[in-house]
Amino acid sequence: MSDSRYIEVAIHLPVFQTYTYSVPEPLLLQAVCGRRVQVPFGRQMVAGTVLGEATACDNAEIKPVAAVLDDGPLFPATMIPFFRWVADYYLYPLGETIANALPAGDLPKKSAPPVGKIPKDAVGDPILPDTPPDLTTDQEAVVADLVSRLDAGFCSCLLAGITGSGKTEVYMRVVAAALAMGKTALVLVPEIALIAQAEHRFCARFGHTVAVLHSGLSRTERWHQWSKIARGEAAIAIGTRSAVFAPLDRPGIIIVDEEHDTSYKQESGLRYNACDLAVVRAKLSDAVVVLGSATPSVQSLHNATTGKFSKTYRMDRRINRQPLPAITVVDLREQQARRGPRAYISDELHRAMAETLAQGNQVLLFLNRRGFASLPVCAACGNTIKCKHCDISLTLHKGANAFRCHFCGYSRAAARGCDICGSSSIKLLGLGTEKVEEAVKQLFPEASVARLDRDTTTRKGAMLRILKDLKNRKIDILVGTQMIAKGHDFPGITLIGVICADLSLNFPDFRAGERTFQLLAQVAGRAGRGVDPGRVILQTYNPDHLCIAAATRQDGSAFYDQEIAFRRQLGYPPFSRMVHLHISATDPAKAKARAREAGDCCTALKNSAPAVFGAVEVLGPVEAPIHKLASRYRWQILLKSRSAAAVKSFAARLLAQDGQRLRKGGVRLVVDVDPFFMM
DNA sequence: ACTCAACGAGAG
DNA sequence: TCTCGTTGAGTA
Repeated sequence: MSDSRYIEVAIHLPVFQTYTYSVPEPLLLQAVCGRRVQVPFGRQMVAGTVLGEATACDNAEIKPVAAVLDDGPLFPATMIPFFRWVADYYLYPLGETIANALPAGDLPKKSAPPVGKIPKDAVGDPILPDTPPDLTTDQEAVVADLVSRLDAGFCSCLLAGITGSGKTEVYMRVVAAALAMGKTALVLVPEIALIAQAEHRFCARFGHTVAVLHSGLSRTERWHQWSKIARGEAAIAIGTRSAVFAPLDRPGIIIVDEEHDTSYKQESGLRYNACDLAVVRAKLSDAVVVLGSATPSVQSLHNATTGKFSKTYRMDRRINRQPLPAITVVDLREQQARRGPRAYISDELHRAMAETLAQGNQVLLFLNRRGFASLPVCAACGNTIKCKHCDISLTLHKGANAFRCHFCGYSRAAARGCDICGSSSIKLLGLGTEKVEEAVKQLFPEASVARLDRDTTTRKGAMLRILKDLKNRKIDILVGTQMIAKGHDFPGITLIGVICADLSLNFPDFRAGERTFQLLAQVAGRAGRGVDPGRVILQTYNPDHLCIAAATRQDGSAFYDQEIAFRRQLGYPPFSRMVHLHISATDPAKAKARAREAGDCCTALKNSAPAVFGAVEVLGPVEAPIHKLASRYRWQILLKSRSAAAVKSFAARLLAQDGQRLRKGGVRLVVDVDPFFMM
């Protein structure tokens, strides 16, 4: 049995088939499931992953495996059905799916990972063991119920717990119970910044059985963490979305923290949603999956009400019994006559900041846009300073003294001035965190002001440094983007100012309202985590907008009720499934023509089998909202249907029949199953 | 991704 | 008629 002659290999190239290879005698023991092999493919040698044994096929000449690349399996055989599911669902080649999941590059041969050292955090401070706190009655009830489900097969649960209700402690107790049963645990966190916190707490509780996986690790470190899990030396994997592929053997519990967060959606290459995949992986592993959030996604709430989830837990009280902060709305339309900093720091906010600082407390100002000015306009000729490669205005970054494109990354010196007339007199319209920081420094010269956004946190450990300074009261006022909205616990903060609540409202997709509500509710939750109660001042141009009004009242169920009615009426998810097709080319005419062609293919396919595909709506082709991005002209087609199976097979058929033809001549066709951002 | 065969426009 | 560059199909 063990001396099988043939194996199935997924080639790490964009090919949809798998291939059969023979295994020469000396490699029989090594060429096994989960290891990578080098195989002849056409005239060249390529890498592939062994999926398992195969029977000889007689319609092709079978070549032998050339070499086995790994000393041990990179993932357990139990993950192969999961990889197959992912490849099939996202219409992505299996070999590339696996290659995407694995750490990049090759496993470094030398230098074993350090063992037994005192665990350190990202700025080098030691992590000390913790003592588990007593649970609240809310927490106790949830933990008891979840633990009772651990050995009872697949189970999906929603944990809707308000900010500060102690969800992380619940996770840790359930993980401890799973470990005690000999199972492993997977914990997903939306972004790297939150890993530091989660890692800290899990390491303090569980020590060296914790492994972390995220893109901030060096290639070597990533491989170390990966193989620590693959070898069974770590039973807990904590990570960002790609960690949903962590090579854990028997996950008993899978946790998705802040499950509503859009960063679980991968927006390039294999466009998966780690939250959805966590549920799939749990199902294929007979595990319990917990989706936790203070502001659950509309999709999850819908799943909870329709019984698609096994159980919903609510934790409506904060651990410290503090009430949620009171929210005051300021109508920015009434501020429009004002000039300078006071145009976006209203009297109410200014006064509240002064009071808070006088009390010795801290202030958080939230604006979901980085840079100084997002709309630089030439004062001489009226030209908007735009990106060379995109149809988007550049953002002035004063710190870097450069204009930058937030979409393609293009950057040019600000000193060069207008690119049409050369004038150096540029009007700096549009607001960003840098401008707010500058204004606040002017208005409160005595206060210590810091900024937390992607620009101030690029260096390793910079983020944690700022957060620690905040905790140690070295910062009085912190200005930040959505980075500050997520998960952090700042006991000294009693005032939150939302500079402009409307920025995420105008995105061209149906989830804009949902994201705005969640962001505002999350930001508001940062206040009053300590002894003193908190308050929030929310500035907006749309005080009457339903989702802003609901966020103001902190009324999640009102938001959900109106949003779900809106989605039902318009047939949006969760009442339909969508597949988004992107067509792009560097030549605008070519992009347009090919988009037309793709649209015709869709219509033809629909008409070819009206019984099956009649229920699939084909919307478009239309120009993408950002028509030019990174020098490519973009078009899109949206496939939509109440039947998930219908859209899915429609897209699969379209790709099989017309994919190659539509992709020729430098035209890109990208398929996004369950799209999030349709820009 | 790479490679080979097929096809089509320009030089002899 | 020959050659170079581009395009499309196939890789076990």
